[in-house]
Amino acid sequence: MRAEPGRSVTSKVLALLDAFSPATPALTLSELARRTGLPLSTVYRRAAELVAWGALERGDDGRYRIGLRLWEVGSLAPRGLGLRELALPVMEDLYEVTHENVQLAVRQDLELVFIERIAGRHAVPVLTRVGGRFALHATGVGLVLLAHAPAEVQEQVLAAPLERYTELTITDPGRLRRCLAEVRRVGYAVSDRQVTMDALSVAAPIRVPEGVVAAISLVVAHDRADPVALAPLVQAAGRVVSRALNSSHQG
Amino acid sequence: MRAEPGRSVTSKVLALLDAFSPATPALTLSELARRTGLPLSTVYRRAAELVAWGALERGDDGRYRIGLRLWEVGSLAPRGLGLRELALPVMEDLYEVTHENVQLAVRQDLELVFIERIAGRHAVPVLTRVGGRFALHATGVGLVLLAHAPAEVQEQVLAAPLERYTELTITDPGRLRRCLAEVRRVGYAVSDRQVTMDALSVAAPIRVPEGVVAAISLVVAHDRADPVALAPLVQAAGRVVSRALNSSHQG
DNA sequence: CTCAGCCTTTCACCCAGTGAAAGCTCCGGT
DNA sequence: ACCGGAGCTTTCACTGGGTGAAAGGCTGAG
Repeated sequence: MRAEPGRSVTSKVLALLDAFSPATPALTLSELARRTGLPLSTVYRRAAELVAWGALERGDDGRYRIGLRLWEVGSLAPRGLGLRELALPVMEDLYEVTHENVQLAVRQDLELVFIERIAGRHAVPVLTRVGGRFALHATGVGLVLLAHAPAEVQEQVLAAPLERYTELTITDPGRLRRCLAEVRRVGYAVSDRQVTMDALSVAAPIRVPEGVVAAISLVVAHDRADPVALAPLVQAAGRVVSRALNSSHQG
Repeated sequence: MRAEPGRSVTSKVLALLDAFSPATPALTLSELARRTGLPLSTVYRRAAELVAWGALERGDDGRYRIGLRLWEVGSLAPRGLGLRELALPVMEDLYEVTHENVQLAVRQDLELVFIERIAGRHAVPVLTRVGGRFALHATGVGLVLLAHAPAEVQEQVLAAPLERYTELTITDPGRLRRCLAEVRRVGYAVSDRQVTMDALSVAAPIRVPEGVVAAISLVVAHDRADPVALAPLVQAAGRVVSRALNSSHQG
């Protein structure tokens, strides 16, 4: 048969990678075809090439999974492992002082991506996953990243419906706008039970000369927390990472 | 001009990703073209598509870098972050007991890839990088992974020249073969100054029913070390991770 | 000013990629 | 054993997405 007016080959390859998610890390050939909307034979050939390179791996069960080679390449992302390497020692210090959850995130488009997490054994359990995404308007890190994002990004987030996670989540654009102004003024953000009813987070920005590139936060049980006491700790950690970032950039 | 008999589009896309390495995490368009051997215009178009998707990012300096989107997808690799999530708590325990470097690695073809590392502040500095590769015949984790690799893999490694890192590196195939047998017999590996003259590592396997999928190790200063005393600790950690792996597989 | 280096766009050509369909393999049911 | 179904692999004639040389921009150095 003749080739229908189609998408570019590259977009098909990337669509295959897109099909994988934390909820579905292993897919059969037919599932891949269904998710991408591509013919089975096309998926078969593209997937075979990706397996040969190592971007995908094929298990004994015949399912495709993301391959280690892709993890290797992905680990070269400056905002991924690069940032993590600099921030991890600081995060460990923060953990030793508080024994609470410590998180590191960056903004990607209109969401945030968690880069690293130290999960305190005896701290409140967090549902986030390293490599996972989340909305910007609820978490502490999200509020910090949004407050220092370009005006255009802020407007886009404020224009869209703000998902409600708990009864305390800010869903009113006007209130969110005032909250962001306050975050910029005081230099840190507090998200009190705005994601789950048992947790509170305090977040501070990580800066380079061009602006805020990441945020670091403590997530604690809401009834055990004194945000005002924690804020200086988190801010100090943010400043230490900022300094490390700037010197690594220049040097 | 007419299209020359060329490589597949997918292979060109993957060649672009291959061009990036820890030593060269940021490349200009011309550098990419030089490294891949592809014409400038081809690289330009493929790179533009990758940027649009987020696999690459383009800095203010015009250079291309690995994008956060690729890091996100890569983080779904079961042998990458998946393994890491299970092993990290155990690695932290091992660190708390010893305050030495703790490493986690898997085998990829004829090399090993470091999945995670806890770098002890006051421990001997290690030169490895998370996401980095290394030969199988020198490090503790490498010896464990090689000792339990398929016979075919072992033969390929033994057939190739064994690179020498220090005067104690095993470069004789016969000696390496006997060393691997010993590793299998005792259930752990010791690499004494076989990578650098100041460090010694003790490594133990992480098993699933199908075989050994990863290795965990302690790296300590060689003059402060008692391998025989450390081995049970590392082996115990390996067993704990093995158990976690197996239960997560089934459940 | 010119030159050199690098990035971007154009354009006519054509081969890598396409997708329906046939073939294959492995199950589980009868 | 036989059949039917589900999923994977391969074939084949056709074609549009990809190609790369070359021209056009854009900087910054000399």
